[in-house]
Amino acid sequence: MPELPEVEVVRRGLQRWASGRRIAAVEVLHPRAVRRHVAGERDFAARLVGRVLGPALRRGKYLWLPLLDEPAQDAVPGVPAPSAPPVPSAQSAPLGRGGEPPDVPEFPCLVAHLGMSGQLLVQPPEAPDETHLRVRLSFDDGGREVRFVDQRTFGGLAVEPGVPAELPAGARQSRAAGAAAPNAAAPTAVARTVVAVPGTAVPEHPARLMVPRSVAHIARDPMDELFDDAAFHRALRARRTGLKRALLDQTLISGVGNIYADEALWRARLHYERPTATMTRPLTERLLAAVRAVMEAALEAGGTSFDSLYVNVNGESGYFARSLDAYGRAGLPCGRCGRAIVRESFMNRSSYYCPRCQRRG
DNA sequence: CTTTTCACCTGAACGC
DNA sequence: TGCGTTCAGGTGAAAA
Repeated sequence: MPELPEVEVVRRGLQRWASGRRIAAVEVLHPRAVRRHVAGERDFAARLVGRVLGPALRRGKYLWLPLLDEPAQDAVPGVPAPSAPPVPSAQSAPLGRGGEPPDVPEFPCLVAHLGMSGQLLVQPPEAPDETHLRVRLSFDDGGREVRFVDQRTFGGLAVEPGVPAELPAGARQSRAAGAAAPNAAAPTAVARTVVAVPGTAVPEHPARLMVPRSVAHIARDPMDELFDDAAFHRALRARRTGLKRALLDQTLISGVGNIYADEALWRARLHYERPTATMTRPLTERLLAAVRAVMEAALEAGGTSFDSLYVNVNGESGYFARSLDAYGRAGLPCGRCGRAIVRESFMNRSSYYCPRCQRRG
């Protein structure tokens, strides 16, 4: 299943191949794939046709592309629509209430979640339909289509309004303290760039300050440069639960799934059921460093997945045989100490850990 | 409000 | 061989 690094690979592929193109037609082949678009599949298609896809953005495992330009029926006849909405000026933008994020233009967004088995493929129009093809986006340039393929249909697409992204208190405060103009040099949310791939970076765009409504409650992911380590630590301490439950809690930290949680805990030598209230700041930093190391290693390798269902945005198999240290290794020796890795049932899932290296503390 | 549980889905793997 | 059962996983609604 796609983990955060794979989703980032997909994001880069969309940035490279889909961003900036105008949608000409939308075909929904399976209504369940757009079930999160509450207004229905016809409305889903209507809100996309004629719009231009903006930058490809990501938080955790959610992907979205702001929709630029007005719908065709709203465009002024004879006047070509601008390629991007105007950026609001600091003078004309109404000031938000105290502590509110700076005013930013609103964009509807095409939101995607790959779920367990979703793929976003960029395919020539003449390519035969995939077995589990759910949604097809075609473009007015007649070029490659974007296809959403999903076997288990846990994932899906939707069009949703964007809402201003909440900024970490520190970022907001520091900006507000020294900034005369509220909109001046607003901090932007960008994925930490691990490997620079030309043409795939998140470009400067006002829509970068937005998140789709259904993503607003999701915490920033550990690869986000605005992820607040100190706030995460405080939230951990306030919880009355185990470490792995907290890692899987999307409101604390996003983008960490069952597999990478086990891998990160193994790296950090922490027990998955260690009470979060016993965490110290150095331990939290060790844990976050481990999460990031696991994700960065996967990203550098082009996205890892050992599930053949995963195919990257270009339609090529993006997975490689990454050697996992803990997950799926029940009975096999720990790479550090040689003790057999143990599997335990947990939250209707499996947890793998080394009983020698990973003590409860 | 916080924390836990369950449903969603389908194909691979397994058991009889 | 064939058929039934179990498992996997992220997410969010529902329950506790």
